[in-house]
Amino acid sequence: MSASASSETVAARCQQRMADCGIRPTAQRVRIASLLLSEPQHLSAEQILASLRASGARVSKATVYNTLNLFASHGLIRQLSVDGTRAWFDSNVDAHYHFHDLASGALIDVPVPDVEFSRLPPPPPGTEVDGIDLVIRLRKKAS
Amino acid sequence: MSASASSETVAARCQQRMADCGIRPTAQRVRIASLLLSEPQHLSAEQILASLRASGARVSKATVYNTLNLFASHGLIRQLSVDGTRAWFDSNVDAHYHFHDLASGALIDVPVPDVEFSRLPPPPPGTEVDGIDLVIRLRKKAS
DNA sequence: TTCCTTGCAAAACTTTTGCATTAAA
DNA sequence: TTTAATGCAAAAGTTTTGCAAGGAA
Repeated sequence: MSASASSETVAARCQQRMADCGIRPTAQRVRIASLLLSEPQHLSAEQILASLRASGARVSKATVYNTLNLFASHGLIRQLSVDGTRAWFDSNVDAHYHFHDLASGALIDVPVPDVEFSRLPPPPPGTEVDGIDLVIRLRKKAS
Repeated sequence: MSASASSETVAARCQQRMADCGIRPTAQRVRIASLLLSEPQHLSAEQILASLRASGARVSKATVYNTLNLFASHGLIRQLSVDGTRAWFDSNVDAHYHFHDLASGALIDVPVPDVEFSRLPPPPPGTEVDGIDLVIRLRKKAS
């Protein structure tokens, strides 16, 4: 029940997931994974770097970017392009969609069953659908 | 039927649309608008700058960016965040969606009637839907 | 004249890369 | 020991900004 026991569990799970992907579980990678994969969330590279350093970790910016790209290429995390200013890294790699609150910039997961398509266009000849990115932009209610 | 008559028509339409928005139609703005609004397309700032300079126009990079941001803020064009590496400016401001060909990077418009949602999640309390960004990623067909 | 726009260069920001050092197997 | 990962700094790419010069009303 203690925080350390809980984070040890998180770290252990992360190491297992890395091992399954053939990713060597170095100290920095485990810390980055433990931070990002502990719960469903969306973080930027800069947020991850700041958070790790605030908690006393010795990590470089290059390693954060290298690691996030490595994780994304192995399907451990998902990179999102929502606002164009920076990349967001999503710990939830299961298919899902997003609300994007324009006022706060917050991203909120939308589960697949909450969206249903009754019609979709056929992909152009020679191509097939790789995935669907759906972002529902939100503004403050006027009324 | 000549190219010059046609481009004069495009320029005139662009000036009219700018006037409707209260945007002063300077020479650079008309050229940028004529290039982008002549047909439905998706261009980057760099492509627009290169194209204008190739056709002999004297325009600076700052003016291209300033103008595109101005147009977007007045609803004359739409800014897209598809791949995170750069912004794409869409001459089509009517509601529509996109195919994104991962192999070529091409963006293809998908008309609204080609997509039908039979279920959508209710927006969180205090918010309302501002718009829906839908990108259907395409890969080369395996079979 | 007065205000707005432009161009240029520099700055700001995010992300990538080269290379020497360090850590892991 | 051998290979791969890290840190640092510099570079690269996109976009913004400060400011002097130019143009429109």
